[in-house]
Amino acid sequence: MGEEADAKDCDMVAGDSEGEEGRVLEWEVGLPSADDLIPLSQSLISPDLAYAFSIAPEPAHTLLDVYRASQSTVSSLRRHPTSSLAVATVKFFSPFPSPSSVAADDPVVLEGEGDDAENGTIATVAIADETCCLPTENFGDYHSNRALKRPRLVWTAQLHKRFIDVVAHLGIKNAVPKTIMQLMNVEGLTRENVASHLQKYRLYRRRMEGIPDEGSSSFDHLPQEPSAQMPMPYGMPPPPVPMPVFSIAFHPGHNGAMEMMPIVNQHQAAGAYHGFVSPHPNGGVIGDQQGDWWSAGNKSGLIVSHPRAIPNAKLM
DNA sequence: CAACAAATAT
DNA sequence: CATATTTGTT
Repeated sequence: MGEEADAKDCDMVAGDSEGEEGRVLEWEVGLPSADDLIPLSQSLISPDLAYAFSIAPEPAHTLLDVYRASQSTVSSLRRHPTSSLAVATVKFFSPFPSPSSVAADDPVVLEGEGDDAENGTIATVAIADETCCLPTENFGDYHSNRALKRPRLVWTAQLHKRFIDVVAHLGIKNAVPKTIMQLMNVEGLTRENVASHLQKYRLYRRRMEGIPDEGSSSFDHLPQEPSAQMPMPYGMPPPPVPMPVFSIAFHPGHNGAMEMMPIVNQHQAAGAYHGFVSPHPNGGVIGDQQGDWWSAGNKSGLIVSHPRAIPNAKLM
């Protein structure tokens, strides 16, 4: 009921179009692909190591850092207009709204406005939807302060993997939102986020039950009981350090503003794992496209987690 | 209050 | 569509 009337307008992208997104492909030649880069937000040392040596949590590099980096790049480009191309491109890079607000570290991938996959583009990260620009303040204290609406959480393959792992290790019985959230130990992840995801996950599994489906050879059975013997997925004592998350890449927008998008791995996973696909609802052998859970994140063994086989599977 | 499931909203 | 939020129940 309340409803703020936040304008949803403020669209920076108005009729503009194509132009191949304004990317300067020449600049990308020889550079490692986004997939090969270590996300800015990812610490170079393992959480354990950091913990062991009492290394500061290190806020991690995120939007602000990227912003600064892009700023210096832009300025140096301005100084050395090596080519008209560069100059032309620089115009594209208009600094964005308010860097200061971007600061902070947002651990998870957030979604702003789906630019849509049509373009082959990925979900854009939102820094704030508010007036399409950055929120004027906040981002730093989501947790502590109330009433600020956080951007939508995007369940990336990694996040999902983590979710699955935790749920698997907890056992169906103990896999409740709160616990899962705690064990996942992802900064910014709320109980609601998990609850919502869990609900969907359960629905997904229900549909799946009874349909072993030949194709899926994988494991997707969860132990019924808390695996007491099983080691915890992410560090027995929950490491104080948040899990490595995604990085964000800037993308010259259509009209000058920068768009940001999560760097994803692999070609497939455009942004998130994309989900709970139902098995053939009835007899319709529709081209089983399972762009779901495991398929999206599994393949690209990105971060952590060893695909440990989960013994024992007893559906309810 | 927390968990759940189902509906509903964005 | 994927998530979030609401609602009613346990």
